[in-house]
Amino acid sequence: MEILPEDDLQARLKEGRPLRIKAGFDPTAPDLHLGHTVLINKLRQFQDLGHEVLFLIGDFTGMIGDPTGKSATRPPLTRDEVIENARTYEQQIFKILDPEKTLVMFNSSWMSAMTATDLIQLAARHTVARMLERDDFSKRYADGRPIAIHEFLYPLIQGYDSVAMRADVELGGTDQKFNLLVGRQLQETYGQRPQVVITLPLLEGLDGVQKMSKSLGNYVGISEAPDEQFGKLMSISDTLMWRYFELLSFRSMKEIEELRRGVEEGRNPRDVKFELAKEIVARFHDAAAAERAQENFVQRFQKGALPDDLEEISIAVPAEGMPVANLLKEAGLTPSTSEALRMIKQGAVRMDGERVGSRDVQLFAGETRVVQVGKRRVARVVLTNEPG
RNA sequence: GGAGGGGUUCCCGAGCGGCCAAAGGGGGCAGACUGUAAAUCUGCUGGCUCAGCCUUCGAAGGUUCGAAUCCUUCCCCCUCCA
Repeated sequence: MEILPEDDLQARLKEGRPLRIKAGFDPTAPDLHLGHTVLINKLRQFQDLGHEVLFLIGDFTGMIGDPTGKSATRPPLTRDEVIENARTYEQQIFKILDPEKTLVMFNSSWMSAMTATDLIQLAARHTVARMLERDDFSKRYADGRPIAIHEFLYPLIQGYDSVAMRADVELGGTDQKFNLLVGRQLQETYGQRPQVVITLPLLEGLDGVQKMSKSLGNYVGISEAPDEQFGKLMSISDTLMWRYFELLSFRSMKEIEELRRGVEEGRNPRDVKFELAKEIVARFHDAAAAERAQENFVQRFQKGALPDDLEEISIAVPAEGMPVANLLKEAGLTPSTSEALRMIKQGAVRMDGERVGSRDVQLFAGETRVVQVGKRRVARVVLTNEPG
């Protein structure tokens, strides 16, 4: 964590008034994951000290769309979608934040009112050279990758948000540092006291390399089922586990240090990981759910038992039967029959515990089979007669 | 405005008339080993009614027995000059 400037934060905290703590969010991805919670937990700490959280949804930029790189085809969001997304946000953030001390704001409320003149005047307050200081821009520029003009406007708009919101403090990931600092500068030119900037480390995803994000699929969603969350957390590497402890656990540094020492002295890291997984599951569900998730995990992966709440899928099959590959696809266990055939060839498919060794297996209506693909995908498939 | 370079499968990147569903790497998935860890080894990695067929190499046309590869037009990106 980095605080700029640190003494100013101290000074403001001493003033004894509720500070206005800003944090901005993208209007598109309402599926919050553990990566977001690093920041949200910090916001919660401010609330606990009596401060006010200004939860900003960047709908203005979202409605313009972001025609950079691959997201070129992403269509701009409509008014209704933005409102819908905001609602989903609220459902999720209030698992952590105190609604009494949270103000949800939309930057369209002041940005839409801006005229072209206003915007150009805003743009006049910053220079290209300073824009290019941003790591992302300078790299892309050096590599000859495109940078659209409007991308320069995003930091300005984000900075202007701080002006409009009269933010005392703004929180963001380390990748946001540049934008947060632009906010300071703009506030100053608009005659405001520049906000204190706090950057928080980005949480690595389950792969341990790239940052946790929905699009990379390496995330643990805060609304996911207990077993899902538990399993995903157990799959992280031992090294990554400590990072998760530091950024996500509410345990004290001292406690974490003790756990670490325990492992060094020969305790199985897996058991420590259990503690982590339980803590997280309990936070978003409850302690009982966490216990159950651990039991299920042990049953399923250590003892090889099937989950007791096995998903049941019923598939209509024609009278002449259906080949396994098609069944796998129909049941959603593989994305395609080609993929299903590959899985069979690699020995990843089991029916009622028996490995399926050949693609030439036919299934008929009336059968019920427990079908597994790999270690994680399982379902009870009920075959029924095809209607008519 | 002028000159040049380029758009390839999830990503990077080879291919430059048939042997190309397209080298190699990354990522991912699966198998073995395990603690659903890491490391390692092996295999797979467009779709389908799967020894065959269908769709893919920026888009649309064209040449050819045959095109990712050649031609035309269009769209997009980059570099240098102005």
